[in-house]
Amino acid sequence: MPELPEVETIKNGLGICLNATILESKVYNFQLRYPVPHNISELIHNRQILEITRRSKYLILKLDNGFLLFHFGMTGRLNITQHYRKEQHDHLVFALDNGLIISYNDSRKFGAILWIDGVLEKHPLIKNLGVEPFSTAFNAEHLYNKCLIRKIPIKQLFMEGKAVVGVGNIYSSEVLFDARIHPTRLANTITSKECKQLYQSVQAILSKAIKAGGTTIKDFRNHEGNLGYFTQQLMVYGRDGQHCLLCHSVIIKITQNNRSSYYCSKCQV
DNA sequence: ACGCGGCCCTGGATGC
DNA sequence: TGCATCCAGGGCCGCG
Repeated sequence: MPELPEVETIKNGLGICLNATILESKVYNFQLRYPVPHNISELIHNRQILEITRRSKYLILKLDNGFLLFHFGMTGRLNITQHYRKEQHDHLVFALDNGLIISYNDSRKFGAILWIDGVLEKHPLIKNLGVEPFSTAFNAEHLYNKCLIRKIPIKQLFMEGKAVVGVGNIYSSEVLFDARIHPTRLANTITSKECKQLYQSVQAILSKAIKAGGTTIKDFRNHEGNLGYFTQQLMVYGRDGQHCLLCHSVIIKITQNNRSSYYCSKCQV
């Protein structure tokens, strides 16, 4: 499910839990992408949530003794309720001293629950991530320098998350349409002018998607179980065979690295 | 370096 | 109705 805008949406929804203290918790299933730490319940017990942040597609709860991280894979969700009833695929549930109950649910189990004490940025899963799309480190020059040295399709450069993080399969297609660049264009053929446009498109598409509360294709729900409304603004993703909303040409679907890409046969070169 | 495929896992849609 | 097949917002690993 979640690319950056969806994780950001979940993060925003969790804001009401800032400064709350975690009471009891229960793990129903330890077998996710990585094993859930066996002592996670003891680690988070009676700990206060000091900050709620995001790095790439990781949601991070800073507690007073370490960091509790969630990754949502394809189908992960975080639900907040006042009256908890266990649902299928709930893997971790914890109660807060503000009366709210948070549950992590992931049917495909591609997500992860991690515990990090020490320096967050030194963790193996964090330290090699690309720059954040809304940080000053991400700009046209940065993107151009990353593109110059890579002879891979530009779509894959985004998917790698090494040049910039957070742009997954849906938003790669949307960003490339916005920038009028064909998904199979090799990164090292993208001009510096095009990189400036690409950089602007990344920020524009992601911020619109955050404003709309993310995109729901099948599974994504926010913390209240609501849909993401950026779906209605998708220009190419999932629209193969339909007409381009700008030029009326047909939208094409291709496969790159076993993932679907969508583009306008006329607008994008 | 790069392209490719497989794998983790569940469930919904589609087709025969 | 039932069964088989394909597909899905991610990401890691290994092969050639």
